Amino acid sequence: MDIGSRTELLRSVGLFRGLEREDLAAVAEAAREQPFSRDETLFSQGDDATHGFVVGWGRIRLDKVTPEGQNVVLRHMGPGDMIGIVAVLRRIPFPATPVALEDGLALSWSAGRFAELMNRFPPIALNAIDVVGGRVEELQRRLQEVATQRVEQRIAATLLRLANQSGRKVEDGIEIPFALSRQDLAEMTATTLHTVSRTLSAWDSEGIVESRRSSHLVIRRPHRLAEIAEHA
Amino acid sequence: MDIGSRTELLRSVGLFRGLEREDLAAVAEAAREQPFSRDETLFSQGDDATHGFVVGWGRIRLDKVTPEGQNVVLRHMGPGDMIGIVAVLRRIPFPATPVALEDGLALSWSAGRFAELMNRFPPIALNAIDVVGGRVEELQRRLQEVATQRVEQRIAATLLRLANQSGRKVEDGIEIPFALSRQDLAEMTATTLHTVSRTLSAWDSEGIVESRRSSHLVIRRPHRLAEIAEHA
DNA sequence: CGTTTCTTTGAGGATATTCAATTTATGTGG
DNA sequence: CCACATAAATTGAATATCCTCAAAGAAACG
Repeated sequence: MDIGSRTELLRSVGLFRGLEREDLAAVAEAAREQPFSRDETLFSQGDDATHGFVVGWGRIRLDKVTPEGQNVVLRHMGPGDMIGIVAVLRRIPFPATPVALEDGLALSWSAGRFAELMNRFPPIALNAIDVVGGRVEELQRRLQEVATQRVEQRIAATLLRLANQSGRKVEDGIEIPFALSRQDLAEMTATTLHTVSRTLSAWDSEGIVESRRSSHLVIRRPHRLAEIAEHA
Repeated sequence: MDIGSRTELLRSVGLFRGLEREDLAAVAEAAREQPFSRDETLFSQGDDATHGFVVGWGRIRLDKVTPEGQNVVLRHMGPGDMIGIVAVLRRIPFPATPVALEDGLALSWSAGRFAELMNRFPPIALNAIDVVGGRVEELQRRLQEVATQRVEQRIAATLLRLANQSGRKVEDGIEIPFALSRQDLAEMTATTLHTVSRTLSAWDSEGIVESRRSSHLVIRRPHRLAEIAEHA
């Protein structure tokens, strides 16, 4: 991948918004390419934060495991999202593990390189605050959700969120274009795979979603799902 | 309050770490003082973020209410904590409401003033990332907690956290030095005041805590509480 | 085509909520 | 300072929600 293509990629990355083309090129040049394949991890929770990443292509799931081994999915990420950069700046170990849901490519910068770039291009720091602020809001919303809503509502809200972030319109609804197991959904909604399975089975019967193991999940009646998410 | 005192105050504020004394004085001079009394709100969720704040003295509880009126306590704040600054920088309405738990004083800066200061003193932006990054971590931890632990464990963990943040050693344990109703604790731990009441009653009988309505809560056996939080 | 992984479904049970009533504190106006 | 009104806390009983345990079925994989 040449510098021109990298620069093009970085143009749509929130973290580098407001940088001139030539500045972006400098940032692009300082990057290292890191391809990844499905089920691979970019790094592991607890590792030293030596590098920060930005996703080029491919989807990634961010996992956080408890000392007892229970997993919670913190968020899903795709092209343009930054990964691990806050840990780099705070000089703390990575607090979570990014797992690739499909093959892809990330760009990375060493901690030192990153510091240089931020120093040279002040907008980066402001953009970083914006991005991290967005994550705070997202987490606050999820916390509120887990604290005040029932499982069915949370599953509905989660599916709608995934659809909003990554959904593709298909003939009979909105498709969530990556593998999504019952276990995954359970870890996103703070419940068990059993409850997710029961819920999706019911929704399948009612024609609200279509969810078989082989194919991607399709939301057939988003409006109904929104109703469930809101009132129950 | 004169500029000297304000400057002194700002010396211990994470957001302004690394600034020279004269820079701090400039920041202090640009601030407006905003006293507040118990139960007052600095602003309300949904308000336009015209000003950012830093707590001088006094404790504040940050609330977020759902459209249905259910409240979730996002965090407690005290001297040196910043409030609403991310919303100011992101140009979005305040996402939560800070309620004073006791009389106190905040310093505030207008959005425009803040932008100036960040421009003039680059360390502020980096510090902000650090602070906001810390909040992300805190929220991730709480999300994990709600997702994987039972109510009793969460209440125990919450009390220990409050003790760590604000606790005072007293003769027979650690005191949490502000009013803390069952309802408050319920909103912090994603449960109901009834369950909190039952739990504290039980702990009181076992001599783990001392919790009467008039006086502040005292943790008498922190170690036991830690056991409950960890294993249950 | 056997093995592994994921999913479904049932039955039983634990945890925590809801509903309801009472007790205890706090605050207020006489 | 007391009597009343208000707010907070306690506790019991009934119930809902969701989890755990268990087993079987279906799909993917080599």
